[in-house]
Amino acid sequence: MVNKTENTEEKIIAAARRVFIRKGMDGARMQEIANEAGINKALLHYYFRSKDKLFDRVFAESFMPALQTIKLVFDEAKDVDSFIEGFVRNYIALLSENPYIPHFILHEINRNPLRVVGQIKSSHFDRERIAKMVATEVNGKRIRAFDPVHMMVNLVALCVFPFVAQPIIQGFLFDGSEADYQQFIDERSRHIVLFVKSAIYLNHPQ
Amino acid sequence: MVNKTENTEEKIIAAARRVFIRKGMDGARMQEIANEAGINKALLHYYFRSKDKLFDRVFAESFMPALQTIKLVFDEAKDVDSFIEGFVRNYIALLSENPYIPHFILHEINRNPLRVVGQIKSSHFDRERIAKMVATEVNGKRIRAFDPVHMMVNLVALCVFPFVAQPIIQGFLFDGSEADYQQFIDERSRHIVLFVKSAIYLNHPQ
DNA sequence: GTCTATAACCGGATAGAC
DNA sequence: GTCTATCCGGTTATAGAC
Repeated sequence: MVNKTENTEEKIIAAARRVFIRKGMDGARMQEIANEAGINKALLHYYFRSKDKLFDRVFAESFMPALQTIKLVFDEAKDVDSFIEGFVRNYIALLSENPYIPHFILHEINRNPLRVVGQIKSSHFDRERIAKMVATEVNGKRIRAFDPVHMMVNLVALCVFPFVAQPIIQGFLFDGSEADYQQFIDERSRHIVLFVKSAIYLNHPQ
Repeated sequence: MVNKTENTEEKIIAAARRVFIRKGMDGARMQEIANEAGINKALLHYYFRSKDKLFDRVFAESFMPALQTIKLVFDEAKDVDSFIEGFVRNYIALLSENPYIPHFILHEINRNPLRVVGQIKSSHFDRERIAKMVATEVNGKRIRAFDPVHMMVNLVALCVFPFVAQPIIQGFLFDGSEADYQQFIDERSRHIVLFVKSAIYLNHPQ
């Protein structure tokens, strides 16, 4: 029964995804994944020969969509202004729906840098387009003369960090209040856009 | 021989620190720590009954100094300007010397949030002082009306992210060049200070 | 305090019935 | 495809000699 297969496979992936994200590759247990999927260990190995292969599959399925979302913004931005706005809004929206992905990916980046960098490279980001857009507007005296690499890192940092540091922000800055943290996240993309634009635009309104 | 004891204990902690930082709690092996310390496994257990206890000790000794460095800036800042400058310069300097600490701590924060939040709380940061400083300067129309929580998160994000994302920044943005990455880090604190000040100060020079 | 040897356990992987 | 039972390697932890 093909249908049954797909259901089980999807159930496994979904369970594995939750467990790997919670515990990381090393901390995750096949038994825990099996329990969470409502099946037994042997079946995991029937579908995905080994823990490594299962992890690879889960990682790719978590990472690729995130990469594609960002790539779209890179490819479609027309000027610095729309790039910042598009990048921040799309990225924060993506992370709000998958709040644990950033830590999962960052952890894997440090565990296995080459694989992750390879996957990024193979998706052919056009960094030059952004750099040229920035250069044009710097020449036109519309924005300060910032290094585009620093700007990219700033943008990603401002978006990603609130999610990887969620336990501290909620636990310490908001004394454990989930509602306060949620409101903070809801304000976040508006805040970042304003913050970054204020930083780079000469003669920024307000 | 008390002296010998201290030496061995320190050798173990130093070795454990390196291994735990490289591999994380789950990925680390007592054998690897023993090898790196130049002793055998049994001695690890003689000094620190279990892997868990050894990890706790290593974590505390990595985390506390970082926390204290930051606390000093909080306690001594006189105005927003000196706070930003002090925070960024001290934090980046600290991280440059311990580039793997951020990922180590972030991972532990997600693995065991309560413990880490507890340690932060017990070090009695005076968040209110900073919030008041900001409020004063907002009222005096010197800076934009930003939420101090967002500003704090921004500062930490801009400082920490370049270190946790080192493999991507170096591997992708700098095509693997260690020298380029190092130069990027060297520019970083100057860049952040300028970036943040440009964002918040009304009538910022340059 | 430090070692070697080994116990005790755990977890990934496989065999084989259904 | 799915299950139960089991194997086997690796890892933490301990026993006991020196």
